[in-house]
Amino acid sequence: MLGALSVEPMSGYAIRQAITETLGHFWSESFGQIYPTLARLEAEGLVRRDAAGQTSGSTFRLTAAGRRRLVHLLREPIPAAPPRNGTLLRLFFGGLLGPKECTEVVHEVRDAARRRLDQLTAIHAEVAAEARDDVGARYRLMTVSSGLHAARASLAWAEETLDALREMDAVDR
Amino acid sequence: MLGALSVEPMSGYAIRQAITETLGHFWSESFGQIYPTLARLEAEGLVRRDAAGQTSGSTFRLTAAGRRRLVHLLREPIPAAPPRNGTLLRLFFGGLLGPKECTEVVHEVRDAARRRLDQLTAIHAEVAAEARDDVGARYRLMTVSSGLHAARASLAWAEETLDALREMDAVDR
DNA sequence: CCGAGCATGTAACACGTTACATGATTGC
DNA sequence: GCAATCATGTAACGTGTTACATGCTCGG
Repeated sequence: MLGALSVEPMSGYAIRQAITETLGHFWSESFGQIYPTLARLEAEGLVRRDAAGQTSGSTFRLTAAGRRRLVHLLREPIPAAPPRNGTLLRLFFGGLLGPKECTEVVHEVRDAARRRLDQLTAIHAEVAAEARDDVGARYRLMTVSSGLHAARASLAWAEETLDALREMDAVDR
Repeated sequence: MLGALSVEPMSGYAIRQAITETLGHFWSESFGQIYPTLARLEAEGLVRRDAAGQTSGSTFRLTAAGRRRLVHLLREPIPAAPPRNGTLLRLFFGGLLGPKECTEVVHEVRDAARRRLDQLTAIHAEVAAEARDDVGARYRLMTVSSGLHAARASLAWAEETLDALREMDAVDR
């Protein structure tokens, strides 16, 4: 949230939008998280609320202390969440389902990877164009590239695995 | 947990071990989760507890209903956790840190990817050998392969990104 | 006998989501 | 005027982790 506000001042609602739209590939926050946090950040003096005169809603902007805090937070590692990949868990016990049903599972992975690849390829082109003038865009480009690498890996794995499943199915009968 | 018990009957402690050791690359469970769940599964008649005579601890085994339930659970998709990649988040706002500090961050990603690649390569060889006789091992191999693809992608991205950061650092000065 | 590992369990806590409630604004 | 969207907030709920408490067992 501090990061979002470092780009430009905005409402809590807009922060949520910015996060889902721009960071959606690797981060997420819900309203139930955003508003209480915003209140806390205000109390800590890290953001300031411009209570709008007549229009509804308020605009939050980063204070100097907020910016310092953001930089400080970016310096230290963010603890990784424990791994949880439902697809792999299902596949691990695939012997209980058989090749047919596993094929469906991997099929969905492949399709999702393809969609993601298309999306990210488009975004990559956009951000790459921005990156010529805007230094910040070069860093954003790295995160897009990470998604691209991951999507390509996912796609390659899915295709390899579908081949293996086809072979197992052929031997079965 | 039902999956672990489908391989062979074991204690709650051993379930935890099996999960961290064997599924560690894509799944995790803590004791605080395991024991209450085990009690619930017992109440639902999905597992049976062989209260050992003199030795401490008990052995849990899957009942017929438990096996049916496992197959049923494997059939339906496991909801994906919302994405949270701390490294990418930090890099996205990399402009606030500069190329030097970002290099450290990506460096760690690269090293972690290399270690993982080595680990998984060894495991892959092992499981591939088992897969000749054991059909179940073929499914397990797929999950290892997924990890390999992901690790290679992570490594390739890290190296590409380190190059980009080197260039940005060179231009900076 | 003692330390390491096996084994079970609970309580407190943190985190995050979903759903709900409420109202303003804007474009058609 | 009405629907969609902007906007803020809270309460309930579920989930999962950490830390703690407790005791057994086995090898050296």
